[in-house]
Amino acid sequence: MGRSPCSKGLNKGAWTALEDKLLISYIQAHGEGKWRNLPKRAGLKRCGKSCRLRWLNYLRPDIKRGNISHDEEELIIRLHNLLGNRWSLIAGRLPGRTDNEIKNYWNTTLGKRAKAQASIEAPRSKSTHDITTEPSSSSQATKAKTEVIWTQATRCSSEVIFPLQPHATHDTDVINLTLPQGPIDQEMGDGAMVEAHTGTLVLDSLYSNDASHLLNFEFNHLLKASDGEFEEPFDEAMFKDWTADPCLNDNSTVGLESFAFLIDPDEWP
DNA sequence: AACATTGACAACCGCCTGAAG
DNA sequence: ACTTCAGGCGGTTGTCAATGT
Repeated sequence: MGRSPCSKGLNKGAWTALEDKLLISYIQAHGEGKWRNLPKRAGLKRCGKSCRLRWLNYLRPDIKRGNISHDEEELIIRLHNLLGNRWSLIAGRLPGRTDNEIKNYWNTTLGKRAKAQASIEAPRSKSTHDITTEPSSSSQATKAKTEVIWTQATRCSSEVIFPLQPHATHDTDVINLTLPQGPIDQEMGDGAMVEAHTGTLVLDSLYSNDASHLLNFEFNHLLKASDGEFEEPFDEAMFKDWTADPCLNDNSTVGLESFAFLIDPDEWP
């Protein structure tokens, strides 16, 4: 089963200007898709997969080339906090940027910076709010306290690990969450304010990541910790078209900051 | 000037998913 | 229900330019 490998007399390595030209003119004339037959039709000695990659990552006209701005960088960091190594999802929120570009940027720049930052803040990051995309290389003790949550995205090769009792050991946590049914206060200590700078984006991203399960999971823990009654407050529809929901638009009482703890663990209390 | 190291990024590889037959 | 295949994804490698010694 599977596809025939890209080999046998086909070109590999860097693309030449002529190959690029052939690919561009073919796609301009016939459109994208049918990658398997494309090389033969376009007169290229490449496998279809290679053509697709070259087009998507380099030749596409809407690709934004050049340095990644500070804003884009911040967005990548936040989205990575939320989504992990889901580069295509992250790229989908950065117009003109490709998943490959973002992945490379993370691996060469942001990832190292994040690691360095983490080692500096090691004692603080021992907080029970740790969220990580690293495969569980943690100790037995840590494993005993954590649970792996698999999101329902189309593909997931990363793990998001939540502490099983994130709040029980914290006596300084408060998360105020106003839901469609009315305000619910989880009073667990002193407050900690967080911000959601890009609320639209966040909610949109949460939907594409099927975040209702994630939020319900987190919410469940909050209520359990305070002997509250659990009723799943988040559903898919909330994120599908949040602007249409009177409970989730700008004029409502829902604070977008309520969601921020999911995208910026550094700001978690 | 010559060599070694590092950083950036293009490209490849293997695997997975979903659609079609 | 099962197989096949195209398309897509994330991880990894290869290459080359810039920088350091």
